[in-house]
Amino acid sequence: MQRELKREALLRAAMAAFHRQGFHETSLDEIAQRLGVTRAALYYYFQSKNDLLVACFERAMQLARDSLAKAKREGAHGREKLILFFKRYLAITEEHALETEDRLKLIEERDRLERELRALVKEGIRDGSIVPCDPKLAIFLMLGAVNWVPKWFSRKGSWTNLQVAQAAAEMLDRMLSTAPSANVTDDVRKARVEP
Amino acid sequence: MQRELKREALLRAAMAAFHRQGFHETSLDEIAQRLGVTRAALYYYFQSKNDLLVACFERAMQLARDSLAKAKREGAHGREKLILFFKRYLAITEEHALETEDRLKLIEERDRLERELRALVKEGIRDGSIVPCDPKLAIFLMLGAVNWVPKWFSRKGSWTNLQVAQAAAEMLDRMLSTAPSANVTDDVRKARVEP
Amino acid sequence: MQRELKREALLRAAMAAFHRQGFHETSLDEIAQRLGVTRAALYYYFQSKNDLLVACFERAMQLARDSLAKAKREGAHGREKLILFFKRYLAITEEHALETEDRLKLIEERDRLERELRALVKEGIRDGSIVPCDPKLAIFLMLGAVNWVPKWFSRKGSWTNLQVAQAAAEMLDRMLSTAPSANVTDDVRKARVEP
Amino acid sequence: MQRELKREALLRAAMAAFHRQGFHETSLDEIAQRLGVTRAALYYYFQSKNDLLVACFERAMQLARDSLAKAKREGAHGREKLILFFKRYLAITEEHALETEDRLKLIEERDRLERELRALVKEGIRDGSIVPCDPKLAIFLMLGAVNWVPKWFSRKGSWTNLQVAQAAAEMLDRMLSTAPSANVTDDVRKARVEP
DNA sequence: AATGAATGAGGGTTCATTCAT
DNA sequence: TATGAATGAACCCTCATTCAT
Repeated sequence: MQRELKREALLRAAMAAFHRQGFHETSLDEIAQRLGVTRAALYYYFQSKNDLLVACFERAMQLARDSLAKAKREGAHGREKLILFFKRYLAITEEHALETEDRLKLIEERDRLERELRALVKEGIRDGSIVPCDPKLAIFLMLGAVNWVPKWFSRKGSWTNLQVAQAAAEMLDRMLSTAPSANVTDDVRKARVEP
Repeated sequence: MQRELKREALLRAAMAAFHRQGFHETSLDEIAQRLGVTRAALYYYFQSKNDLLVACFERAMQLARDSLAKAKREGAHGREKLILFFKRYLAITEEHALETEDRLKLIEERDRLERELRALVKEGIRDGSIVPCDPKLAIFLMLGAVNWVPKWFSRKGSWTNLQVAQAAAEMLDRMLSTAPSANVTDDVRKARVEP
Repeated sequence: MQRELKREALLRAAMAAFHRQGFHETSLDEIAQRLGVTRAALYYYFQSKNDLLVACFERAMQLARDSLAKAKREGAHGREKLILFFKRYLAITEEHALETEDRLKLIEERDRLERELRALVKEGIRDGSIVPCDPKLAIFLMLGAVNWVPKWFSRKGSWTNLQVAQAAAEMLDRMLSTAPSANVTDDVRKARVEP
Repeated sequence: MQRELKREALLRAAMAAFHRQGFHETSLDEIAQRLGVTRAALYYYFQSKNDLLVACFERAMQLARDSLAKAKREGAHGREKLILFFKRYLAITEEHALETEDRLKLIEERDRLERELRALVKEGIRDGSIVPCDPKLAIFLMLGAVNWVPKWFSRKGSWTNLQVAQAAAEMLDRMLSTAPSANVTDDVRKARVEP
């Protein structure tokens, strides 16, 4: 059980580092030093740097799947489900540099996730909650936006992660919504009398 | 002048490679081989790999500034100017991995650009074309989305770059627009970018 | 006594592995796993990998000495004694990679064995059973031939170890024998080794 | 042309080192230092340590083939051809540790050589110059003996390589010969009156 | 008697960089 | 203007070894 804890800590450190700097830019030394151990100690928990990346990716996927499941349960309509998902989704890994064998499995998994997300967009378009658009592009834009944000709001900002997530979700919501956005737009529309 | 031409070719090759694979994943050998010269020849044109990256970044910034200037001249209101800019912006560089000295200069420059973009958001909010929101976050989201897209639509897709740009612009526009969805799209559609 | 048994098993596993793959190519992990224990457990029985090698070598030497003693008792003349020895000799160890201190002791021991073998050659030359030749070279050739054989007849061949030993002994015998080929073989064939 | 010379020197140093210590026991540092260069410099001439080994093996094979061709031209009968070959053959490489792809090619080549040698044994048996025996075993014994010798007569001994080769060839010859060996046996047979 | 966990040294490899030519 | 040759630092990884438990 001691071991699982350390492995977990290592995994978290690796996810953070890979996310911050990218896979190739992160040396095992960095990760090891952050945990106060030697580079070689990592090999007690992971067989290679690549395996570590795979584990990070799998963890991220698992978190994403969980978020998605919960969002699908709690959202009222397509758009809401989608936005709920994005509000939870924050972990990212680098899908670069995976060795071909692992790469295929992970790409497959990632594609499955994207397919589900696109399905939500279609559902939203059908039920009238989402504006007509290309689902693939919509998802890419949102993923890009979401993946990008933490690079800027890492710790320096005065915002909490929750505040960032909330505000970002509102904007992405507006990007898709057919309704005048509930939160802020209403007030605004009134303020905007003549063009 | 012969030299300028070669240097220009080198810069373009580097931008393409860095953009495609990232800075650390691109070896000077790759760039050199694509130009049919030796690795060592590059040092006749650039003092280091890092200098090459700096040059790439400066070039990207210059392209961005030009796009911005044109967009400001041609857009009718804040939102339109912004969207026009994004429709032109496509070059990306890696802001990672810069050595500290250069890094500061470039970060400063990038910040100046972002400040201007944020100013446009504020202008849009004032003139009623953009929904009230946090300008910083809005810009990050849009940059993220825009920076992410080319990773997916590289070559496989059947869309042209222009089509992608058009569709993406519409969605980002909707994210900010105070106008009802339908109209918005029309506004943007008129503000075409020549190929 | 439990301990001795385990130590013996370990030694045997090490001899087999070193013999099969060489000293440097065999990791302690391999040996440990074959015995179903941890790498660290080996250190309860041997102080170091090098000590393990020394023990292997000593065991091989002991086996060789026993073979030699028996051969000297049972052989009728010099050549026969020699050939009898070779028919028994099969264990090999790596004399490489010994640390200097141990190396000297082992080389000394190996030299003693070789001296005795050379003495047998001289005896054979004197008693007329062995053709005049350089004893040192003769022994090296025979050792080389014998050490080499198991690399080829490992498991694939249809021959049993005994058959190989028999046939090889005949040929080596002929290399030294003063008698016409036909007779020689008969002499040796009678001097059987029990399985 | 300068390059070919250096590459040749490197190859020779590698052959010597691999032959002396084995492949795994030889570090690239050792080879590099013997040539007065850095480890990294080797990669200018060979793509990997494994490639270096492959080159060594190919060179050894080429030398063996040349020796064989000459021996077949010059020898009068099967046995003589064979013995002539062994008198020339001295270069050895480690066939261990080749990566599977290269390994197959080289094993194939080595097998071809062995097949030819075995054919000579058969020819000798047919023409009556070689005593009836298993050709495969005979070749293995001779290869083993020959491969082993240089480990002992490296430089310390007072014998020249030529003297060693001459004496070893005589002994191996006797191992196969149907005739009372010309060189020494004749005198011997006379000396040996009563058993 | 044996294990889990960690270490440190060393090895192969890549790559930006330099310099004489 | 460009190349051939070489370097040194950094990286990933393996493995014998240690030590508390």
